[in-house]
Amino acid sequence: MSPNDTYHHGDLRAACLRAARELLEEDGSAGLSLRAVARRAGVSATAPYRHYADREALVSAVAAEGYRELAGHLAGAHPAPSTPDELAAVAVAYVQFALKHPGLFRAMFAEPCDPTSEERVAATAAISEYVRGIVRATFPDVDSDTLSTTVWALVHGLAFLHLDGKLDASTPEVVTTQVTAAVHALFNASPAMSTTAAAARPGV
Amino acid sequence: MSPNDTYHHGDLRAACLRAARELLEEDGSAGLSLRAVARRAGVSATAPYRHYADREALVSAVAAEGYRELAGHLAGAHPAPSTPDELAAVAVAYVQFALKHPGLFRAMFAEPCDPTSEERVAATAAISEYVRGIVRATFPDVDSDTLSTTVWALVHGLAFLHLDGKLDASTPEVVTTQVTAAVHALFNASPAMSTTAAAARPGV
DNA sequence: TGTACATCAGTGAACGCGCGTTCACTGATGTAC
DNA sequence: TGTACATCAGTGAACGCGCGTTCACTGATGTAC
Repeated sequence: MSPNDTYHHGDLRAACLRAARELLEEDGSAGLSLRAVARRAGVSATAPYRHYADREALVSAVAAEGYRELAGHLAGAHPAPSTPDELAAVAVAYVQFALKHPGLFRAMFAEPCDPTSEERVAATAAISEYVRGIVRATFPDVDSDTLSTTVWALVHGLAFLHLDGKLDASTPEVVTTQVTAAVHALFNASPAMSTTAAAARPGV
Repeated sequence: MSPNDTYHHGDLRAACLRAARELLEEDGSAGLSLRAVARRAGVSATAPYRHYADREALVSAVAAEGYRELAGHLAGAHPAPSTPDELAAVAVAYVQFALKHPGLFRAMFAEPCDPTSEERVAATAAISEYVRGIVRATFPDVDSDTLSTTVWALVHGLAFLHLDGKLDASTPEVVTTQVTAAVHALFNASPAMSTTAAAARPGV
């Protein structure tokens, strides 16, 4: 692939990230070892140390990448949601992302943020702010702190319960239906009337 | 402790469970090894094999015990909730349990149920049914499938976001406040009026 | 354009470790007579 | 009550493994002149 395949790899940093994610999806967090990453990247066991201080640093980098991708995936579902239906579409995208990358998603949330990885902390804060922004846009008159916490928790819980086999995740369709129904249940409105729900209950 | 402390342990099975849970809380899932369990129980490395077929069997037993305790803890919060306020109290208990036993809680949900462990599968189903029953009692006229999924996901999501440091969990009080607020947001009613919410919106 | 040299990105041997699991074993317990 | 014996619940040595990390090293690259 690279001009010279022998000594210098070309972009080992990115290759490690890719290998780490593959391992995460194949064997879960336990399968993610620096040695396995090196093996998969076709490189000696110690080569990754040129790019990552230790295993923890690699895991943090993977998680941070996951956060960035999740943010992109959500934005892809709808660039600027401002109705309950649009918000529900973003919720579906969140759960879909978790189901598509279960190993990555677990790694992102499996532990409290490593406080020494500012890359990771920033990524978490960005997601949190993003959710808050959507909720504010959708329900401008509502206490957005409480409601955005509620929305995030609901969607996050749906993601994990599906991931862990606690809810039926056999087809993408059934997942979409469940997530949409749950989000609409939160807004206490049927899908048909949901776009007017915010206006109908301005003082909540 | 036991009559004779030397050869026969007395109740190594229970001691392994206890040791496993301690290790889980101290070092997380990675710290839970059969050898470490044996060490902590003061027994040779292979003694646990008399009681557990392998590591996976021990983990499943721990998870199943966790489910039973969680069920007990929820029932302790309110034996038969039938109002939004009572349901919120159970929700708070759920999150409290997660925060009090983070390692255990993660082990319970970290993977899909081992389908070969009927003890574990049954425990999961019991929790699921329990939530459904509460929701049915609280909102008799509502589509209980959707709403109970929504409630469980919301509470489960709150538990994990607190656990993972994504929401403020610095004091039990702030957690209680957040969880109560989120549950009431789901029922779209302020705490004061929540006990009448079900009756007020019978047709949802 | 050619050469000297610093720097960068790899190698590979080696360390010590803890792990799951097997095996043949042995000490303690309990039961039948 | 005493004894023979089956069974149960431990032991401890040993296996092979993969891990994270260190170290001194070397090949490739790029830059200054």
